[in-house]
Amino acid sequence: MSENLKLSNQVCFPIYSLAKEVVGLYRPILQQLDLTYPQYLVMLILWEEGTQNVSEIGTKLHLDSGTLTPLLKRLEQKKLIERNRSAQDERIVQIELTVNGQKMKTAATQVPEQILNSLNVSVEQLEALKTGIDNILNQIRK
Amino acid sequence: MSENLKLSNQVCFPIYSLAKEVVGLYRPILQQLDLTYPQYLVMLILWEEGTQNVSEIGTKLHLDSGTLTPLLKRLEQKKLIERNRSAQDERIVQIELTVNGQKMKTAATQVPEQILNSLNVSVEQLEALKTGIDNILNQIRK
DNA sequence: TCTAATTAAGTTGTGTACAATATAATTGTA
DNA sequence: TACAATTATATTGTACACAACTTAATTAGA
Repeated sequence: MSENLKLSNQVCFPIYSLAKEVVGLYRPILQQLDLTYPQYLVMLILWEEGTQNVSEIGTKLHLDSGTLTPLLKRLEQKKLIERNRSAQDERIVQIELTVNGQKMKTAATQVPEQILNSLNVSVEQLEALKTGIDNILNQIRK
Repeated sequence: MSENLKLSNQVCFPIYSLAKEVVGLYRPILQQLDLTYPQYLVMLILWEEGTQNVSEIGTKLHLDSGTLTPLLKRLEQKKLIERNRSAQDERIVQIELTVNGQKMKTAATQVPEQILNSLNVSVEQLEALKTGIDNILNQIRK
């Protein structure tokens, strides 16, 4: 096999591995908030942008209802969000933070700091990585 | 929140997203071999390095027995591998390719090419990304 | 306006991931 | 040599992730 062809394995496996490592870095930190990483991503959106449809969250996180519906039900069970059918359009479920969910935002401000510490990489390196990843994501999604 | 702190979210989410996209690129290609991406990774190891313990595969892929045992049972059901307890040490399960599993190697040589095409990125960009990811992986795992 | 197409969310089934624990075999040591 | 620690794999339980399908509501077109 040519070196170029081997390259896809040599890039894709590290991508797959890195994602697992990164989620693993979040795990002990988010455990203090009783959140998983995907749950944290949903909370981030709600903290920053307020009430959202299920499909709006899905578009932003690239997750479908098969993943989101049970995840959102778990957040609801934890009393962090409420799920309400829209009165105008009964198909739509609005996801809204509870007071509890709002309060968690304060505690969660420490998360990025802790992640940045455990990543243990220079800001320059992170910036470069972000640029490289965004480029490829744009190519793939184009 | 300072720009530096936001950065961890702005890097970690793309890492998580890219991994899902990449696995998604493999999906239709590997579907022709009736393999998932993690199953393909196991087969790659067996094709390149021959018979392995479960724990050797686990070390190389960073997967534990909770993930590997059911995955390997599925490969066994597909008649691609055999799982045999070692005679010397009954704790150890040796994973060996069947003739069928060996044969699949030929068909699988096309996979990297197809992935490289669908990634649609220059080899230089891929090399750069690989370097960046490997650096961070080394930092995290150090 | 009636109905076909579309849309939003939910459900079902399969397959990772991983923590926590269990089981059985082997090793080390008093 | 007993027997406590260690090791290798398996099991159980929880939580994504996504394909395929279902259900119910809305919209669009004849």
